[in-house]
Amino acid sequence: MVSKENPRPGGRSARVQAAVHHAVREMLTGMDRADVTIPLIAQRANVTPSTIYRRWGDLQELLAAVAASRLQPETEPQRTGSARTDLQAWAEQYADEMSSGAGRQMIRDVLAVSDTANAEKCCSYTQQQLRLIVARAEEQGEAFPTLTELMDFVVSPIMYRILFDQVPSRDYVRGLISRVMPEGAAKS
Amino acid sequence: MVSKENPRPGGRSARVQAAVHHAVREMLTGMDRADVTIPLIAQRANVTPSTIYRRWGDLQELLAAVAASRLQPETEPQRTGSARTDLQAWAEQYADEMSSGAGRQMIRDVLAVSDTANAEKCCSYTQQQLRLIVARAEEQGEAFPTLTELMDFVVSPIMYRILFDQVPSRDYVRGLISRVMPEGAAKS
DNA sequence: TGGCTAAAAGCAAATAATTTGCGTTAGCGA
DNA sequence: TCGCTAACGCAAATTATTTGCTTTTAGCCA
Repeated sequence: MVSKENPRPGGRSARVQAAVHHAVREMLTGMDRADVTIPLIAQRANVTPSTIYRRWGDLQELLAAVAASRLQPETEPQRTGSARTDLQAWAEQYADEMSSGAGRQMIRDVLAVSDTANAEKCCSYTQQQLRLIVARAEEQGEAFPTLTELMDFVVSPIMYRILFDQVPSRDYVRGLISRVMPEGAAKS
Repeated sequence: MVSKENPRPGGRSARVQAAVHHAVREMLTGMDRADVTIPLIAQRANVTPSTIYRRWGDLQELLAAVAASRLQPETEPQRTGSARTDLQAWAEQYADEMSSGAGRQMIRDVLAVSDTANAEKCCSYTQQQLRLIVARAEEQGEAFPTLTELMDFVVSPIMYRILFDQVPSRDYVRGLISRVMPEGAAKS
């Protein structure tokens, strides 16, 4: 299956998408967000505005698509010796990236549109990363929370704070992890 | 202090705000969201579009303001006999309301704008409700989680799932509550 | 009470964004 | 190589947004 978001590579459609995404990323870093308009993006990407309108619908949906693709992790979680410390390092980085101005904005962009596909994509990216850490723990016979527990009690509180409240501190993230680790390992 | 969002009651400014909010609420329940435009809202509210543009900026900000005001709870959490069951009833209702199409949309509207004031308002509404339940538990000497624990391990996971994943089921919400209750009372 | 003032609303012209119909092109499969 | 179709370009028509200026209104003080 070749979806609109992942066109056959090399084709014209793919080139247009790449040019538009690239133009958006450039413009988001370097000018006031309110000045980013579809006609401007089109100009930078060397396409006509109507191409963008027909393909993405409106600015929000385009921004959501770009944000989702930027939220995809490029590397797997760093190895630090134990699954526990892997988790801690991963969570701290996750919180940092998502709390930054750019990160918050990308999340908001993803959530702003009514199409839930992009948001679900982000969620599954996170789960993929965590699954890797869980698998490492299993390999080494390390007692570890389940994926669901990690999503509910580490990822969710971090994300809630970023979206609705104050950005989470490093200590806060550590506290969440201590809370969710199996009893025997509850102390850092 | 009389802010733009809470003008002196009875004045012209307040009448305009009420008319516009009312028009928005009406239009959101009864027509396709994509057809809700500022010129149309202005017409229904009997004001000129420029009034809305000057006061709210754009459609997203207006929708965010309306959504935040609709997310304010009207009543305090129902009394069901114990703080534990109060919490359960409250959480189930919260999850239901927020998972509904209208609820999800209101949350998205609130999060879509870069001004975080509305999102923080929603968070504080939730905290106010939970504080009442925590206070009831204290009055009766019932062992109970702290407000922070409730926000982190009940509210956050529910909200994360609504925004990024599948809507939470009733059993899921009950599970969260069991997990967060003090050990002695962990069994329902 | 009766003006005075500043904030907010109305109006309309100018600008900018969005939609749409139609012709063109590039890439894919036969 | 030769269509065929999906996607793009172009431009006109529509619609939304901005803006300068005028008018109204509520609050305030003499």
